[in-house]
Amino acid sequence: MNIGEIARRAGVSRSTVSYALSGKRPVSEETRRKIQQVIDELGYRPNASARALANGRTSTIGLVFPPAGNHYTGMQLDFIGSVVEAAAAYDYDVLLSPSGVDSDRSFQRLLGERRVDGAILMEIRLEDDRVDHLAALDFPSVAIGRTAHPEDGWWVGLDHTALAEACVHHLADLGHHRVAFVNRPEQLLRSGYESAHRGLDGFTKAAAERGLSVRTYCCGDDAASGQACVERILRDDPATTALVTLNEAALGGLYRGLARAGRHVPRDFSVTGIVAARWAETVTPQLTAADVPAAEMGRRAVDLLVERLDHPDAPPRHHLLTPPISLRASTGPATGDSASAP
Amino acid sequence: MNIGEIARRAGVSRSTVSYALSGKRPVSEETRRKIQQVIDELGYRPNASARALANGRTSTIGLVFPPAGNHYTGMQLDFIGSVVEAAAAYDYDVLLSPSGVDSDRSFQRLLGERRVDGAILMEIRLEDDRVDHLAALDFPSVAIGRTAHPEDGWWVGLDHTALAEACVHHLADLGHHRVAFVNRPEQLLRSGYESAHRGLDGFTKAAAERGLSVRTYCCGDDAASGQACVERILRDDPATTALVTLNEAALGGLYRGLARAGRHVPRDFSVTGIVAARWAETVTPQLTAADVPAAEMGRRAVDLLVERLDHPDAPPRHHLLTPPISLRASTGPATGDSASAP
DNA sequence: TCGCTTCATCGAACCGGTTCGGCGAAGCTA
DNA sequence: TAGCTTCGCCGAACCGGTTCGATGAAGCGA
Repeated sequence: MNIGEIARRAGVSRSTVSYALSGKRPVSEETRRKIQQVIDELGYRPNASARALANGRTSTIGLVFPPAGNHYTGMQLDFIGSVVEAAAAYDYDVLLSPSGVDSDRSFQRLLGERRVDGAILMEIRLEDDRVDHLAALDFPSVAIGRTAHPEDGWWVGLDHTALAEACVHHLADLGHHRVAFVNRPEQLLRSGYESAHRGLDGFTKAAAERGLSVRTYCCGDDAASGQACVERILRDDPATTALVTLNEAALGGLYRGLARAGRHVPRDFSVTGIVAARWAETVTPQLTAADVPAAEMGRRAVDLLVERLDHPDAPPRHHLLTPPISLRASTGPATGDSASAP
Repeated sequence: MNIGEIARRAGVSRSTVSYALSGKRPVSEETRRKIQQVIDELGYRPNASARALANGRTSTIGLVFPPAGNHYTGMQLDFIGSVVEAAAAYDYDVLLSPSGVDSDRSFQRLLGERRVDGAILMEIRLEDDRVDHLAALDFPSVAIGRTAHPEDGWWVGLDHTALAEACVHHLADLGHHRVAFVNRPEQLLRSGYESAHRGLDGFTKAAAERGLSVRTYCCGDDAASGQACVERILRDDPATTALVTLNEAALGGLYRGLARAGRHVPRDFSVTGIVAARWAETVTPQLTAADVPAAEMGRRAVDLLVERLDHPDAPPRHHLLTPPISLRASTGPATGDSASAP
């Protein structure tokens, strides 16, 4: 069931079979038909390892995502799904690598052992040793997210700063003065996660511009943490009338906390943030939010990576996305009494 | 940067380097140290394709999951994450394959081109050509889910029948008489998805035993469909007081539909079903449900697959899980007036 | 001191493809 | 008909590992 066997049965040499399959040299119509017939009979498919060894390409791309220690969020699933699908369209397989840092085993397997032709990195940090490492090696890769120095890189990112600003302006326009920000877990913020940092920056900056009174919080990636976080927010400043979040997984808990505290959304309290549409639509009232276009980002990352693989000398490219805020039902005007509370 | 280069610099032959690395033949302590030193200096790692070609094992397992056409649910993410993690512990990589049927391209790549040593299948159907195909080929694989004829297979499954029965009994014990069942989309049911079928069977059987009046529905995997489904349920039989679902993605929509209809959960209406804990805790009130132990199932699937790979002649094994129902806050006694309504 | 075992290492073949240079037959021109 | 090109195919080398049989040196007993 290897190429030699096909050659024998078709009465030709191995190289002829190879050329008939790849089309890299002309083969007579008759020979080609004979070979194809044998192949169809035996259901032959060329061995991927042998092919990879011979031509140096594995037709596989690595998808580096964080280990499960940090809970997965729905967004990550959408990334994975769209990457796999887009890659399949280009005839690439996707190898999953649970990796936090460039020195860990999984990362070394991908690169050192040449299991993949290129890589897509998720969960980027502002200072990311994986990105730096790959850049130093000139290894074809694309980041989903951008570091603090994205100039010469290949990446597709979301403008979390602008989106958070847009959320703040939206709330300020509605008359809210006391607003809280619910971020991802503190551990992620401390380790420099891009979205957590840029989102926080945008929030802080816009809030200052609009003269809002704000508090910022970190919150675990689960419903219980979200509920606890709202309790803290209302204890710290009961006059708070709105919050902005980019913590998808805590969203349900945030809503629950508000309900428990007797705050009706959006009458007494407005909620908005940066959340994939699928999840924004799951809660009631549906969340007014900047929709994270996860599927599009995954697709674009693959497009960029394939371009880079096909043209090793192409100049770096990137996409910075700024989706609009989808007005749903979770924000409303600040009520007079809350807005004027101490 | 290949084994020959290492051998040259260490002043030994290629085979000696290979044996020093694999330990399959003794190598003197001194030579081993010298080789190791050269390897460390150069950061050498053996090429995975070459190794796979030589010894016939890729150290990769395939994870076959359905294409994104069907929306992904949170459960699938948990499967993927736990499979990747468990595989890493055994030094296996995971190759993702979006595949619906055994004849499609992606599936052929995995098997025909020998990209993987074994495979884990998700989203099993009662009559599943992929499972049959792999069994016929005696290809090492483990299914997450079980077909209609699971006798001689390797699989880890959830006893959806028993879980759905437990849900019904729970509701019946609380005095509910008119209960709806919210299934996965009709397309999935028609194509024979295991969970949809067995869940429905268990529901129907237990409902008959307890003499309940029931209706069953299919529902799209998203919030809007869930909401629409509840509207239909209440239109078809306004006296309905409870529902059982195994449609995780529709859950938020089901709650919204009930709220819109003025039914308070759990006072006026009870909701329960088969849902991963993480999602059951996201909604308010938190869902009383049989928690799908997705992470454990993924881990066990890998354990079984590795066992099968290590012992090609081992007899088939499987795990059928029946997690208990976690009592949370979404079910309560049927209220008198509803229960006695026409 | 000779023959036998043990130990460490080497060389060659092999895994299953791809690719390059060459070669014979057919076709064309002069 | 000799000489040249074109076409189609073949053989051999190569990719980078693993593995088997062989070999030489050291160690041992008689």
